[in-house]
Amino acid sequence: MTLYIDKINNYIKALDTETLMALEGISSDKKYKKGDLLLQQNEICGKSFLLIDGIARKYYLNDGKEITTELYFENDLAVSFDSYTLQQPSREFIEALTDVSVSITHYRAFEEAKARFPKLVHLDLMFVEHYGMWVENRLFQFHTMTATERYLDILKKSPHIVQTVPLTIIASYLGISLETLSRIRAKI
Amino acid sequence: MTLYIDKINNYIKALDTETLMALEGISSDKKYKKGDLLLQQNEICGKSFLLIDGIARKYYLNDGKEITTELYFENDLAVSFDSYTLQQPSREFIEALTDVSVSITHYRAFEEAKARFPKLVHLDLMFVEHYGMWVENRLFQFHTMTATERYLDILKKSPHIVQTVPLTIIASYLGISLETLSRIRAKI
DNA sequence: CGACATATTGAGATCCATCAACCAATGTGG
DNA sequence: CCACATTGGTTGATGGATCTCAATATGTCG
Repeated sequence: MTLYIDKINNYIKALDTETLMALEGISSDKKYKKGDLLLQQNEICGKSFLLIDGIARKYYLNDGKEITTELYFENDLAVSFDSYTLQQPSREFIEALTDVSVSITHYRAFEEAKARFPKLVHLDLMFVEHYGMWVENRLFQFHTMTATERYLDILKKSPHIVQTVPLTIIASYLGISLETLSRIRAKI
Repeated sequence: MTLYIDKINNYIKALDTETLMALEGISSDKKYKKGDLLLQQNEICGKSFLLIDGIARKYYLNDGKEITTELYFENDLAVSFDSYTLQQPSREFIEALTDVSVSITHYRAFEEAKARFPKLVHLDLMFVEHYGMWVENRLFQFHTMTATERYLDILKKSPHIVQTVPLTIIASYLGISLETLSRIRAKI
């Protein structure tokens, strides 16, 4: 999976100058403070956010509780996938967990660029394929692993999460209560 | 979500004749008997299967148990997503639950067609977007709903599943034991 | 320091898995 | 056409995993 990220990066590097220029031309940098919302619920996700620095998360409300669906670090691409794809109101929020700086690309601008530079369609495809495999893997974990196994998996593959993100958020990301996560940690 | 299927179908219908011919030229029909495997574990998923008729499923083995990950009906596209995308050995099997007839497209042929007809890249993107949203929604269900709620959701949105697929398979698709599913059904 | 967010711990309830016994429908070889 | 195996489903008893509610730390920041 990490390999696929490399493949995407290599693809970008190998783009012709014109296409690269087009990409750069439609991106702009912006900074957010800790706690800021990059995307509100019910807002249409009309931008993608490439994290340059900081930590962010995506979450939604279920029975008044925040359920974290994704955590973003440096070089991750933050969007509400279905809202972005269908250009429909988002169920999800995107929130800065620390001060963050991002590179923003507008949906419209990217669509127009894709129409003019076909290689960007292929790039888009690669992004979506990568996300699809990531979600599939996460579903796999919920389908077959216990809470403890899921936590250990994070500890092993993404220790930076445990070091930087509050347990309350990690618990909701794992689909368990804060108390259960606390007990899992006490036991290992 | 059903709307997106319509959008994809409309996109296909609106393709120019040349592109459409190319698509047809790389597809061929085939029939399988109930119980046949369309894809074996460890095999590289080098084909996509468009179900014309019958029922199939995708599953993998976990601790010797079969975990069903997707059910396919008429007009569904069956592939092991990560195996197809990365052209790596598949964890999953694809099995015919009834006699099925499918339209097969080879990965290589589709890649070559995409290179010659850019509109097919966009079509591929739409397929993957659709699958991504489908998986995201399924993950959402595992993340927040109880077994009973997940079953009721299937009953409501996909009653044909309950009418045609053995409970053993539905249970593994829901991520619960056959006994629990049986009890859920007895209670409602 | 005081206040608010974050984390731990305990007790009881609930959901779900497992193991085991049983039942019904279907199909197959003799 | 019968006897028996196989597949698919139900039901009961028990235990483990996890939730919820509540009380109690432990920060951390103005």
